[in-house]
Amino acid sequence: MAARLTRHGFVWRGHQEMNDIRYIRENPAEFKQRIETRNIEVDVDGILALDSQRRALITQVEEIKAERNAGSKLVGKTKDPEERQALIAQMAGLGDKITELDAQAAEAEATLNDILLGIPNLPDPEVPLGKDEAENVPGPERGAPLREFDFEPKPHWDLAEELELIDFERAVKIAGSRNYILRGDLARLQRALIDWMLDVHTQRHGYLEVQPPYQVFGEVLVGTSQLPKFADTLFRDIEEDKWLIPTAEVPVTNFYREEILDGDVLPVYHVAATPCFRREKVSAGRDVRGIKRVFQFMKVELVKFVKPEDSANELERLVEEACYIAEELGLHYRLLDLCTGDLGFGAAHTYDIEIWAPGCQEWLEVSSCSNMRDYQARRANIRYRAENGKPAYLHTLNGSGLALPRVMIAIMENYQQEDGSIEVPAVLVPYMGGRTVIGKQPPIGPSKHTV
RNA sequence: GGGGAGGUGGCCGAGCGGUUGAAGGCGCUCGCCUGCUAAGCGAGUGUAGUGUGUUAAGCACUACCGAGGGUUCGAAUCCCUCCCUCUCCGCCA
Repeated sequence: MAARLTRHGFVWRGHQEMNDIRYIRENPAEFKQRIETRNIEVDVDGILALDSQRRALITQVEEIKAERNAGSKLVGKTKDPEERQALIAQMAGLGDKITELDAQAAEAEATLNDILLGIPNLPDPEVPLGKDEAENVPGPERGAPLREFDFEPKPHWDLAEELELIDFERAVKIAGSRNYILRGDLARLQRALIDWMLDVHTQRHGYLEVQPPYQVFGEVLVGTSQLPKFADTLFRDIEEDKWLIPTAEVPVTNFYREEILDGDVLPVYHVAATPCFRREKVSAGRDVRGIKRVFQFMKVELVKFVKPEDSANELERLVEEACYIAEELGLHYRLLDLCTGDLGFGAAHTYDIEIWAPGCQEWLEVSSCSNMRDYQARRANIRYRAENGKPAYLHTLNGSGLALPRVMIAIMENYQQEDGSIEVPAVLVPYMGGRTVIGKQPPIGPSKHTV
């Protein structure tokens, strides 16, 4: 790939790799400039100093090891007992020195590693520059036209309460705030949505459906970069190193960690519907009403493993695959090209999909589609056999397709009718057993057994 | 959770303190040969790090035989801890 000048004013060499110490070592100024478009400070000089210290230690200890190996080998060949003893004595002192230098090298390595793990991915050159979400770049509005209401559209929490579709009180009673119980036809609507989305992505978009574990080792979260930095947003086991997944991206992306895949299996597409567990500590107090921001929700997630040269195109396709869902549901939505300052930690380029919700009067983020380039692949050590026969990091991408609660919010608010009921979007009718309207649910449950 | 067996290269499978990065076989790659997709012959065939080299090829060294510690001049080989797989028992959806 040819080098080119980017809008950021530095040369882009194709797939240079993030958190690759070699890249930092060889292009320190460029690295600093690129990473700081995220509106963060990185101590590049400190990193370089640590790196050269580490390498000096390695060189030093390896020389001694070579000496010892040669000497020990000689011991085995030496027949004369006296000569033998002399050699052993000669080698005996080296062990301590090696142990000491090894420890120092390991220490330097670990320190460097911690620093590198704490540095986010480099934004792609085409990502708009900006300091925070206010500078994200919205694309044209798409999908169904904005609906004109001849009555005042209600927010979903009012609709849900009136139709008894969500029981917030009892959910809070058993699980605390930011929990909810879906009831009756709304629970079924979620199930229908999941079914339909999975069908679309497997049948129309060529994904393989998977069901991953919902609890994983810490190192898995390091791989996708939720750890070490965002531990406080995750639920975890108090005795073991097991964490509940905040998104299916975590287990699914890590499927092939520590592996070298055959080049010809790529691209690999996986889709998974899973619950997502998030502590949402950072946003305490925000979005407290309704089911927009909750501790647990279902999400259909798309994950791709691709060759580096394909990831930019694959991101565009991924976005369209996610948009297709909003499109078919007849919703009004827009794309947001996230600016450098608002990019997620591991992402090089991200498009958000936002659906308009007329009840709460806001754009709801229902999907975040990201190209992680080789950032996660590097952290999780996911490689493929490149054309030249050598192992190379592949690129990973992920995006929601889509997140369930917010899609349900959008459906409830957009499909509400003046009598208070909710119309079922046409594509979901077959998945709802032919039902076209959602009305009031029984307050406790059906009063009679119907068998 | 308790008892027994075991975890070696892409796969199978030796090795059980020294010249083994690892026999042998299979697979794969390249070459030769054979008048056809079979057989045979020869060579090659892990990953990472450090140094050197033009951020190349190559070369040298270091590390890796489930993971992490230990013993030793020297460990795939001995010791300890943990993990995983198989299996018998218990428990359970």
